[in-house]
Amino acid sequence: MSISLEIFGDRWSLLVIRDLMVRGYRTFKDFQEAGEGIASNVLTERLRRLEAAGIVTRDAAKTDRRRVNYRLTEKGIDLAPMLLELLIWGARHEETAAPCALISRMENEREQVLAEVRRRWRENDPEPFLPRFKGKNTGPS
Amino acid sequence: MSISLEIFGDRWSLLVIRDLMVRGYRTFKDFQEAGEGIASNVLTERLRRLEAAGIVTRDAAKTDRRRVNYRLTEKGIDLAPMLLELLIWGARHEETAAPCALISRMENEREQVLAEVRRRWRENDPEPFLPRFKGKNTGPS
DNA sequence: GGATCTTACTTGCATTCTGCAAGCGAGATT
DNA sequence: AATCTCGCTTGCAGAATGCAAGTAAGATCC
Repeated sequence: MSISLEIFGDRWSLLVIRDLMVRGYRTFKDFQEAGEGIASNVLTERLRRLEAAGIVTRDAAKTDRRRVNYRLTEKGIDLAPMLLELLIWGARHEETAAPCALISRMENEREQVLAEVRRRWRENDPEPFLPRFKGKNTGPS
Repeated sequence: MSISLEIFGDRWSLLVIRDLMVRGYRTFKDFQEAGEGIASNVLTERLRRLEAAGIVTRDAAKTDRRRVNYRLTEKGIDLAPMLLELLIWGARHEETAAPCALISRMENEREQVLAEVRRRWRENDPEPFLPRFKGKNTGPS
């Protein structure tokens, strides 16, 4: 566990992973504009670290070659159960902007939710799992 | 999720919570000697933060009043599923000292393991859930 | 095809956080 | 009474972070 925490035991890494997983974020700019305000140099460093740890991959987009697409590896998508539990915990114990219906679905249909997230990843489904909703800016999790 | 990460999104907090949960750690000294080497000032600050967030409580021991016993609140023990998933992930994707048998038990008997951890917490069972074993120093997670 | 815009970063710098060693006061032990 | 233990503080050097500005390569527009 301490090894894991050396990789993503900080304020930002898990947020980046979450955004890759359930929002449709792909590019540097997506993360930068995500609203929670990560500094660009820190974002660069985190993405490099996650890449070095084998959690994300980066490749240049075919259509626009200055654009870099980040994507979770299988090791990365395997963090889904953990993130789901973290989300459920946060929803139960802290104030969140997430709709209650969504939360209880997450709790009751844990396995289906995980299967769906994984399916979208596997099939490269570009549709974000989570819709944007209007709690301030950060979304549900 | 970003709220949660503000509380324990750092290198140490989750390790402290884990040690409270599955090793039998109670006191400042226990954590300090845990082998991963957290600095005492940082430990102080983390324990205060966790207390402020309602995840741990502190109370002076009756027998020795300079000793402070830290204990998880219900909010704290509710992190067990998340920590378990993190542990499973780490065991699957990183090198760990944890015995494979223990890991596969965690995966296959998820619910029982969680119930047992929670039972020990509720009944104040002092017996650590995890035995110490000899992989370097940090233990299984 | 040159000017302009976008994207993914770098760079510089001030502020904050962290790690380490030492110290300290209240309470326990001898 | 002297000493030891426990849970912290304190001081300080070095690392990490946040912020603003800059830059190079690639795309877009007229």
